[in-house]
Amino acid sequence: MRVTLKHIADDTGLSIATVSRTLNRSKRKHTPSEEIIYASARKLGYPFIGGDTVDEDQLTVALVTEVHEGEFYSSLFHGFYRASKKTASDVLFVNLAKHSDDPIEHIINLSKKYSGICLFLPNLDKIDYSRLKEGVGQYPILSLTPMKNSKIDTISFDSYSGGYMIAEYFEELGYTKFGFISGPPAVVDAVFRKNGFLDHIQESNELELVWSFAGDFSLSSGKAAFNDFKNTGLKDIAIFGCNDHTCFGFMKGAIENGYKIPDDFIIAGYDNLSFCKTFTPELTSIATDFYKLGKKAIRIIENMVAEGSDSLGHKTMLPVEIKTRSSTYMDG
Amino acid sequence: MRVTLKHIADDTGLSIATVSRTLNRSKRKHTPSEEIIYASARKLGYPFIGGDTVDEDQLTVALVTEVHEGEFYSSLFHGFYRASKKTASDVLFVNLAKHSDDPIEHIINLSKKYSGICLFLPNLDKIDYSRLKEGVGQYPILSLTPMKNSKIDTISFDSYSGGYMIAEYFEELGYTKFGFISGPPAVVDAVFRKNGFLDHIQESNELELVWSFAGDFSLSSGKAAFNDFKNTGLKDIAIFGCNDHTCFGFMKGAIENGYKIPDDFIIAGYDNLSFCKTFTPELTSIATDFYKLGKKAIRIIENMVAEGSDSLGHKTMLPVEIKTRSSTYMDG
DNA sequence: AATATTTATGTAAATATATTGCAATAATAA
DNA sequence: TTATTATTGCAATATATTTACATAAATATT
Repeated sequence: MRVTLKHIADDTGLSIATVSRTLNRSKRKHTPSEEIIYASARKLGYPFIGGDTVDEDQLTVALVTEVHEGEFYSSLFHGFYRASKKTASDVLFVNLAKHSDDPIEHIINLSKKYSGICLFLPNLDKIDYSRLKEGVGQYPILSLTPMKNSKIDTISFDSYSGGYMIAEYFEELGYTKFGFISGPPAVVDAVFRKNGFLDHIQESNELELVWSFAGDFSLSSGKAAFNDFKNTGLKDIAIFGCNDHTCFGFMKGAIENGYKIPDDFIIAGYDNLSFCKTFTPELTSIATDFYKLGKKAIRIIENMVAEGSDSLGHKTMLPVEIKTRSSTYMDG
Repeated sequence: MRVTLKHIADDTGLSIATVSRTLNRSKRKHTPSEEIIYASARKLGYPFIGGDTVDEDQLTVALVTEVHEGEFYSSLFHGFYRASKKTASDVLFVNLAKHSDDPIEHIINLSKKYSGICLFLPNLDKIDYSRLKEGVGQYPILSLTPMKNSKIDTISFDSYSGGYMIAEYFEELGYTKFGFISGPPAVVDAVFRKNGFLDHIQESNELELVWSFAGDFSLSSGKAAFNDFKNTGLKDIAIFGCNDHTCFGFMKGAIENGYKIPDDFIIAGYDNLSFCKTFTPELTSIATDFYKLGKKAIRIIENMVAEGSDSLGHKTMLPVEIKTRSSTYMDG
């Protein structure tokens, strides 16, 4: 049931007239009654009028995520934040916390409030996306996580090419024996990185995957990977770790065991975390540009709004870049 | 002026009755008219009724920040996110982006919507806080950045004790000659860390500050600090870098120059970034618990709401913890 | 193809909600 | 104490929303 002045009046014990006058005053007075009225209005969820004046042409895009730890989320938020400054649209960060009993329902409600929605929710499955699409109808919505056969448009980094690029780069450096540390198989992105890397190896007769290890994106799995690697006695191979953290763990283990990088092996990661430049040796990695992602995502939403067009499962892949550093250089 | 059904009717060319019926239907149909009406309602900012049903006892706390890059922000968000799961309150992350022409005005408007506000805006000055206090009146608002003589309550980490702790720890290890790399003087927190460290040195006759360098929290300023340090020819001293990044830069420079840590000097940082455990040697650092910060902040807001009490400049300091690692161990 | 049924919509009446003039009362100042 | 100002409730008015009813269009049925 909609909240009216009567509800607030009943709740506060004041008359409807007083509540009306209080809420409509342009300048607040902070009298006890006023404070009580405002508190009650907030509590009951009265739809405020004054609030922020809505600019007709100003779109508001909600970036919906579940916050976790790690540099990734600040990069994502910061990218969208910067992008919002360069576009006509405003970006709002929505956290899918408490409403987790039915996140889809919650997102559908959000669609009533915002001009468009960008989703970063890797845990949603195909059924969720279908329900969502069903629920929001013709509405500008975009997923930032790649999905096979998704009903809604997706925009993401070209992780496959990232993995492929690494293999090409290793080949250019003259390596033929490759090693690989995978990420969690449930993470679609990790699988793409892997496929890109392995596909390039298979395309060439000279190249060979001589070692691989099932990691989970963590520092410790990188260490575990090294212990496994050490036992093989392999040297002079080119290793691709599915993300930077894993590579750090691997390199840490290697250095503690007296290995020299890039002399004994070369290694490249994925994510281009700021620590890539901090670690010794500095880690070659695949860089993703979250500012570009944000800008592109916002532009797509803006176009959808302008054209009244629907999202229909289009996939946009943003190019990634390789940042070569001393973990793969044969410097003197 | 408040947005009514008439505005939407005029905008869409449909009748008020149709608009009313459409917006009140519990289940959406996604007919063309419906889509048009919803789009118009969003555009014009019609105060929705159905939306999310507000739970009377459920508070919504807004964490207001300006998003920047770096692990810090994800830690902050994640801490509050986890805390919200353990409390009755819901947390919402609000970004102070576009409205930067008058952020105070914007925050005042937010106070109409949310039960309480936590601010992390280190750039606000005393005048801003006064205006804010003036604007929101008796309202649960909390700053997460320490402020001298603030009109509103603050909750922050006990940075002074953090710096002090480091000095004590260095003393326990038997060091008497200390070095220090400062952070940006404008950052209040950095100054507290410094004061804590220096105060402990001054309290004792045996301890002496033999070297210091003006840094700016960045990796490169850490490297610059090392170059300065190298020229002094000092060895066997205990260095406190005002944040972890600076220490990483310093250590990186040192390792490249053939220094051994902790043999030639010991070093400790501040922030306990995840990379502290990744770097070799692992960096001793001061750990701050953002989950605790979030929980405490939410609890304070909840109490303010329950008691209808005002924030009056109370300061809450959360204890910090020292995490000792191999950058300060004299291991064999 | 003709007819019935459902659905979408507008008009206008009914209802609900919000605002405001006026008077009473409370708080404050002279 | 008295004058002035501010706050509040009542009731009248204005505005906004919903709904009964009628009509027309779309769809289904015969």
